[in-house]
Amino acid sequence: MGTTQLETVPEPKYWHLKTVLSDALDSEFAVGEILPNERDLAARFGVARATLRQALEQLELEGRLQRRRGVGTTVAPPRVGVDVGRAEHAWPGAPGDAWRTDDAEHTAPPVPVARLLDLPEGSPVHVLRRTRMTNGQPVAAELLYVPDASVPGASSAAGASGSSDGEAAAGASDAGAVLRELHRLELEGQERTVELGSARADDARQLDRLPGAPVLVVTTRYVARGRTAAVAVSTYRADTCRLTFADSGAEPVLAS
Amino acid sequence: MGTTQLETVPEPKYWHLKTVLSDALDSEFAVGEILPNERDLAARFGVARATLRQALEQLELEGRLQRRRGVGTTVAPPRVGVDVGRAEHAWPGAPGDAWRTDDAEHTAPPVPVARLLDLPEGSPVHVLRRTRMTNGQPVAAELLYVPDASVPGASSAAGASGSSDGEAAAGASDAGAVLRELHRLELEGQERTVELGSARADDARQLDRLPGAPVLVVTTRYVARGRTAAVAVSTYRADTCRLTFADSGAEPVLAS
DNA sequence: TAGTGGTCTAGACCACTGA
DNA sequence: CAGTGGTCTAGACCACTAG
Repeated sequence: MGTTQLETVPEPKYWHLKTVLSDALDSEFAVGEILPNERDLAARFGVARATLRQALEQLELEGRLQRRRGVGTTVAPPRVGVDVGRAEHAWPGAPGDAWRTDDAEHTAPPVPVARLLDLPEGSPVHVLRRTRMTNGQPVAAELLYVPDASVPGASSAAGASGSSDGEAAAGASDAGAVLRELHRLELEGQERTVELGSARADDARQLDRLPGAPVLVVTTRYVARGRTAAVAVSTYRADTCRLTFADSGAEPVLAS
Repeated sequence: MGTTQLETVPEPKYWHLKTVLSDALDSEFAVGEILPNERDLAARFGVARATLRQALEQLELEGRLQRRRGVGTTVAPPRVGVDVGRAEHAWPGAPGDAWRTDDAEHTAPPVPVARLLDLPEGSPVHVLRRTRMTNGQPVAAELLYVPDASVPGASSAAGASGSSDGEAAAGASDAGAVLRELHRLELEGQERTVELGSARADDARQLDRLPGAPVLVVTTRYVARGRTAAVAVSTYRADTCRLTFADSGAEPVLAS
């Protein structure tokens, strides 16, 4: 008797369904084309809608499908390659970077970030919210944490839950000051991690997705003067993005 | 009237549930501790099991929980940081790398890989299956594709679906020859991408997970003599892994 | 064998989109 | 407004693990 057993277990329906659909997408559908609705598809395959949805969810996770409430399910374009690991030690906000600053405040960062910055919990820092756009679509949301010590020239008055309106404008101008001050430091190195997460409510809004959508969380630690000068937590849409890390000595080919 | 509207929409039950559970995990549970079973938990929160499972799935996706069929749900340890972006241009299989070669064969790669290697579809290449272990647990499965042109000294006879048994042993020895030959080339650069995927059946077995489990797929292109000398497709368990990309000039801090 | 998580069903209602 | 995907229910059975 063979030892491998070669799948005595029955393949789950949703798994088989996913394979069938995946093949159909390759052969019979064009990018952007809309699929039949979930109730019809379920009936066509003779399964409950929940089972069909399990297959669709997997395909969406793999970036093959795009589903929008009230609209329908469409065939997704190939994932776009977004360059992480910016060219040769560049500060965020340096000319030519792909990010747009939305607003800024001066509050206490989450505990893990405070630890990375080597600050006691509760210490306020500059927090810049930024967005990365590609082809007119938002692909990433970022929170950039800059301790006061890294940007002594930037006033820390803005965003202190002021009395009147116009915080957005005040925050934006403050953001410019923070970035300018940051660029005066010499960037010695950076360290990155990538992990899977699910979008918080605010990030989801920013990324035009539902809360809980799968995201790739990139944490960057910027090092200057031997210390951690800033920390960025970037949240990329996992369904549409392929992160690329270019290395010197190789002109990019994988970048979409 | 406030313009922000501040969540008129009712928060979905599973989302609220996830928040409650997440807080409970932080405050009332220790790593490794087992939670009550799903039926009890659902009853305790007054929701259907499917709804509870939606919350648990999210928490598992975020690496907070670990669920095993027939056993139960336990509190997961923090994700382990695994170093990708091996120190300064090292070939796979170089002394000190964290991978173990399982077997090797000589077959045609999938179409996207063939394109990366600039080979016509169907051309056979050396395919090495490797596993990366951390703390005795498999964290990644890899398929390393090496075209014959990169390793002229390695015979391409092994794995040709030979007549008798013992392919594993023959494949393993062949793998050694392929890696040795590869190391004779001067590595000029490498390029990487990271994206979200779901585990294929074989990878899932290798990673001790169920098929479809979320994984981080790292594609590495090795460049030598101005051409793509090899391509590696590495599949990391997304629930347990945090990929770290160390950069020169910064001693690692994020690496767990 | 008892208990766990994994799969599946057939409904229902809701939130959102666009005509 | 009709039609879509998103949420939720209350069951059922199965595959797996461990005592």
